[in-house]
Amino acid sequence: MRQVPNTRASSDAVERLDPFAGPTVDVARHLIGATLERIIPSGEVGAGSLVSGRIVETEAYLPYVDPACHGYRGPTKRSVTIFGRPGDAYVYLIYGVYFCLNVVTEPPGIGSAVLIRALEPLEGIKTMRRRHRGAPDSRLASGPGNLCTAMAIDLRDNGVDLRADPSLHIVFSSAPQGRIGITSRVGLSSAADWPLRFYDARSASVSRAPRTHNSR
DNA sequence: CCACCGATTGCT
DNA sequence: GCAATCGGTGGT
Repeated sequence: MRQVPNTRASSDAVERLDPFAGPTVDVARHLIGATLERIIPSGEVGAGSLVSGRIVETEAYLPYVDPACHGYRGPTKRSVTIFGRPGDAYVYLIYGVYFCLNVVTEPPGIGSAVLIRALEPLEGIKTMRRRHRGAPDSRLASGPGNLCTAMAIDLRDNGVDLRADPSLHIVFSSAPQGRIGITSRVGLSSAADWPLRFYDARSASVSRAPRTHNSR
């Protein structure tokens, strides 16, 4: 766990007006405790059902300086949406098997985001169980791939406006949060020791981090 | 064109 | 510990 470059570009005042517009690290921290709400699309198991969860784990992927961020090398066919407006969804396919949901941060054209890594299920738990056969409730939406499976999030959601989309959106919490833990990010080979993973220290739904991470 | 690899997960 | 499975990336 080492120093992280300061990439702060916007003021606290702006952030208060628009929680998606703050510096990426602040958005990652403030997303802990927010609610992700989803209406399962037609054609999917549980179509039409409302599912929601409390966000309990996030990771920041910084502008300009972060080689692990998909925006680092400029826009590609996969990563164009990370250069969109703050609050847009950036969804990509990982390992050819799972999807990851990110929230775009910073002004348009910058290319940074926050990865949503885990939810504590709130509404639609039965639907999530159906979509996620055999998993214990604490693991239904634990891990970035798992939560996308539970909520039927895929490439069709890439670029949607998470502030306002009726089918997939985020509601920030005004309630005070409990203790927020900070560790290095999971699964990276570059910038592996930057302390950019945030999690609700009291939640049982936080993903199990690999042995190699720098907790404590 | 080809080889390699990844912000993961679940099964052996 | 490792396979699954796809597309981005960089080299031939």
